[in-house]
Amino acid sequence: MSSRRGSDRREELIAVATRLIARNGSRGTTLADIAHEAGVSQAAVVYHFGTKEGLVNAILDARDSFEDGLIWRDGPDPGMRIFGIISEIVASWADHPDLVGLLGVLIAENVGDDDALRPRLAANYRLTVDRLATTLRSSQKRGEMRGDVDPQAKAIEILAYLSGLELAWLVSSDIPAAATTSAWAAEQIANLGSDAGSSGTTAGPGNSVPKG
Amino acid sequence: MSSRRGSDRREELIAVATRLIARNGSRGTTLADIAHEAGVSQAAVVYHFGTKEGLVNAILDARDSFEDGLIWRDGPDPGMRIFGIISEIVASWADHPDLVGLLGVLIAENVGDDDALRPRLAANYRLTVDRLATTLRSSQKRGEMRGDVDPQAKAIEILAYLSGLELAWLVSSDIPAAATTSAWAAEQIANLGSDAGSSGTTAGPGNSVPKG
DNA sequence: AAAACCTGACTGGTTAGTCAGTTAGTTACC
DNA sequence: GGTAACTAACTGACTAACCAGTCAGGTTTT
Repeated sequence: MSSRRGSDRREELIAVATRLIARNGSRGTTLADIAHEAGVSQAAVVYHFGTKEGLVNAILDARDSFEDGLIWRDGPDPGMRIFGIISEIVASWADHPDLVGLLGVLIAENVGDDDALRPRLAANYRLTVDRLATTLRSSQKRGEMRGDVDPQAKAIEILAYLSGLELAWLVSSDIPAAATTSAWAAEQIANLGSDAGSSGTTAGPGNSVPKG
Repeated sequence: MSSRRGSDRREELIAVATRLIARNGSRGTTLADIAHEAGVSQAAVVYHFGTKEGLVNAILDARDSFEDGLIWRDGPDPGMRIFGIISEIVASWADHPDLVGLLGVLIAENVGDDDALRPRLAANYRLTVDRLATTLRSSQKRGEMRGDVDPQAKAIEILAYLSGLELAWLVSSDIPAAATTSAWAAEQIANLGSDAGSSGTTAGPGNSVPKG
């Protein structure tokens, strides 16, 4: 069993650890750092998560559900609106700049074959690509999107752009991420729209992109 | 002074360290790992590079000149051919899969404010964005590329795609990186070419019209 | 012989995880 | 409504392992 106080503390530790690890990486963040920032002893961190790896997994659990709630908030098949959603997500980075790049940092740190986190991160990546490809395929079937585009390749491209932008945000968070992404999204919609290529795109009622 | 034997050893150490660090990160790779792989003592590594940071800087020096030779091999202003060049670079990843992602890994590991490598990595990123933006701007002036595209935003987008694809390669190197990139490049050329349909949906109000 | 190259042994600092014991809160029972 | 038994939460002190860098001396190259 866990008390109210216990689960509160747990959540706080996850929040603190997420922030620190997103900045300094898992290897660059010590349990003592996290404990100090949260105002508890280092042993308390171990008490709650067993091992450091347990803590990282808890962080990933929290992030997975959070990010899922953002990108798939309109259900598993937003169609072409996915570009608008992505655009809004990037625009919201400014609200929690410390958390941006967490996944990229963890991936970069855990690519070694022997690393315990690798399978989880790889599965997570594949799942997101599959979901993206699926909604793109549906868009094609509904006639919203051109049929001569490979959905899987496009899904890989979208995810590459997003994670690459996170990396860029890490090196210099003053880049115009929101504006760049809003232009990118508009361009994608214009080019992928089923009537694109001829005389321009008549944007449907869901194709609008928020301005960065 | 340095002898033939000395500089050979130095180069070998850089090669070994590059491979190991691209996989396991700087913090995840010990001097002993590198020394063992190269068949020397750990103290020999310190002898050649002074400190671990010195070694990482030597690695970055080597990578900088190597990558520069690839992407800017046709001079500083390849124009729209930049997309073909990038496509070829990604296709060549299969030849040296262990080295892909080195820069991304180092960036992800060194985002902390206190980190000594951060300024160098940030400067490197900015330089590449500037170079890309410059050649895109030149393309616009020459009339090869549409005038209603922000060169800097496009440069950021291109670099984000590339580094994001490297990250994806890290988690699963069996993704169709080359095919995805060649499709991406073709799409970019088709959409950015000055004769591409420029009416319809684009970001921002008031599309500027290219001269001539 | 001088200089460059390299080693084995060592050191000081760091860090994840252990452990014995303390405190706070909750339930059970009279 | 008081207290005894129990459990979750937490601490301070410790340890074993690890790792970058030092050093005194040996070997190879020029």
